Amino acid sequence: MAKLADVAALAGVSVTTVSRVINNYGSLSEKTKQKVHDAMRELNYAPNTNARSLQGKGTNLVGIIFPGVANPFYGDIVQTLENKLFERGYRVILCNSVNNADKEREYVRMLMANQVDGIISGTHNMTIEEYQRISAPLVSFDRFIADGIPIVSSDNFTGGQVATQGLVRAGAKNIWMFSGANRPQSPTNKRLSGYSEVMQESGLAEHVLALPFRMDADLKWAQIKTTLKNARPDGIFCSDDLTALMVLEVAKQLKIAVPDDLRVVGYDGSQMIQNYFPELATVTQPINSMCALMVDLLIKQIEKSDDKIEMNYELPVQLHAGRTLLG
Amino acid sequence: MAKLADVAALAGVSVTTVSRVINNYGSLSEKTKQKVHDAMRELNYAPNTNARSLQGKGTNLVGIIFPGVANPFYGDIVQTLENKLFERGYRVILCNSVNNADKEREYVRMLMANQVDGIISGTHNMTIEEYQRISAPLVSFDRFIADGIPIVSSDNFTGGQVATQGLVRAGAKNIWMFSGANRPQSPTNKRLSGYSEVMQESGLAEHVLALPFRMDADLKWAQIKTTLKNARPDGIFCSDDLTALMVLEVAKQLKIAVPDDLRVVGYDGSQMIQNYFPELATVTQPINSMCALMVDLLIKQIEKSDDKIEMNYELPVQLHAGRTLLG
DNA sequence: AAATAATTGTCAAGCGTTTATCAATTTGAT
DNA sequence: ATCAAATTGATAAACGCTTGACAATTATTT
Repeated sequence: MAKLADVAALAGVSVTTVSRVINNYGSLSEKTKQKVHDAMRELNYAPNTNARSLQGKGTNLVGIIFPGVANPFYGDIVQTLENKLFERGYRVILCNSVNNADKEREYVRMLMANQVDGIISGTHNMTIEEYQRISAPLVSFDRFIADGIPIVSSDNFTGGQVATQGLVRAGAKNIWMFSGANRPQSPTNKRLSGYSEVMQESGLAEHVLALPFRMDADLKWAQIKTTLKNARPDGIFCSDDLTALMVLEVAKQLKIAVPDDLRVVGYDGSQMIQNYFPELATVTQPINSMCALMVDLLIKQIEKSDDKIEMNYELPVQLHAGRTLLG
Repeated sequence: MAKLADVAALAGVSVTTVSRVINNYGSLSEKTKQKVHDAMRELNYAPNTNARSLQGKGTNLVGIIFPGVANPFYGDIVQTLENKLFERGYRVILCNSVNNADKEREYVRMLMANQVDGIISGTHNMTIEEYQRISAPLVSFDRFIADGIPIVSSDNFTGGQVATQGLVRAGAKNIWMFSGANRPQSPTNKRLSGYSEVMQESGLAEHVLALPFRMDADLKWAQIKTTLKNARPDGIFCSDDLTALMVLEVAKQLKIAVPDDLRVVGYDGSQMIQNYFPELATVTQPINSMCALMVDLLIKQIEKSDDKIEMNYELPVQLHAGRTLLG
């Protein structure tokens, strides 16, 4: 790679001058600016980020920690975050935590060692103290991480409500919730609360089947099958779309008619689901807005903006009433 | 962040000594090694990667350029690559090229500026000359990029053959291929060749509908619908699984019975599809092996191993004969 | 106790860039 | 032509770490 001195030599100016045009300080004539820019272009020069970082300039790197990008919902989020960060001049170091605390710890260490300017985290496997010790700006997706770290999420409680209300209004009585793992700070808990509230108001009995995020797919399939066969629910609210799709598949296998005998509502509404399964009723999270907000909050912190930052943003959800709910 | 000098102070040794234990050279007693390690742990120290990189040590960073991670197939690949690289001590800078040449160019610049140790690329939007000018080790997924750059792919031609053969054997006569964009170096071309060959051998007429990767989903839906209605195919080979799923959805809407009146075979076989749509017949690519190989080839180059590297690896595919093909 | 080997320290240069300081040169205005 | 202002250059220190050279200190052996 070409270095500063090479550019200076080619442009016939001093390194100081080149540095001045790059960092835009001191006084410079248009002519030399032009010469330097030409030289940079000709050499395809880009300043060594590592050297700049040593000088106290930022790295323009942001770490993104999510359970895993193979899941289309997280994939959608990560891609959207990456796009928005790219537009604002930041690059992304990808961390697939797989919900593994040690791996996450190692990631955070590494991100610090690489002097990232900030971190966006969609997991929460470490202790609060560990998060607090992180010096870089931080934004959390969907979960409480530690005091002072802003959280961006969709309105999970309302989401749980509208999904359940949809099922109730459609006439379902034996309504189950297939929830993710009910770990303490998990967003599914609020969805569950929304479900519970509506069920109680409607005088219906609650039934919950917990299907942890990382559960083996075959086991998950088996549990769903058993539940459909034995409990014969006529409405199911799944806390994510993939589970909802699996329910539909199992129902098809069992020849249970959807939506006549069983109505299904999912949660997430990633682009892929909307594109390829428009018939699936689901609670769509505003992925684009959430990502824009996360990026915004992070950059505000990085650039030490004076704008006041709230600690909790709950963005509104929408019920997409597909065929699996209303036919 | 703690720095070298802090560790040295805490351990009560010189910075040279600390550097010696980190980089493992010179002679050291067990006792001081221990002291230093303790101090590093206590301070949660990690050497500043940027400073090390300036010294000529690698960054342990690898750039991964793929069209976008919201697509579950690429998501699966990126996640698998990331996992394997993590195991080998490398971290990932994520680049969603969105098949945009300018963006890809900018990414490459940035990756060079960040001194990445290597790049794995699943796109090919720049010119051959531009790729050749990249000094970092490179591995390509599924496409020819430039001479001297190893390619890892699945056996696309055979994949096209077995999918088509499956449809022929199942008794389909009016067999269509729904292909991705037929850009020059695209992997779908070989799948198409495999399709063509089998169709010709079987004395059947070929029909191809091109549905570019980035086509708007509604438009894609419309085109599929029109084709199903007008041409009434009884067998469709889709060059990716998502398209196959959309075909199934459209067929359902049109009340076309699968597999009785229409048999469908996809391509890719990502984990998500296998888990959530086991009934979809598809040609599964060996994602895990491909990723392992890519990582291996990249690291061999980075570490200047003497092992000879081939330029073209075509890994075997498997026909997963799900219900949409055989019932 | 002396000789040798092993361990640790001190010092300095260097990686590519930034930035401050001061000096030199060019430009523009009168 | 003169003077101030604008532009450019030369130099050096700093960022955190690595590494070589060499000196100083310990430990081990005889």
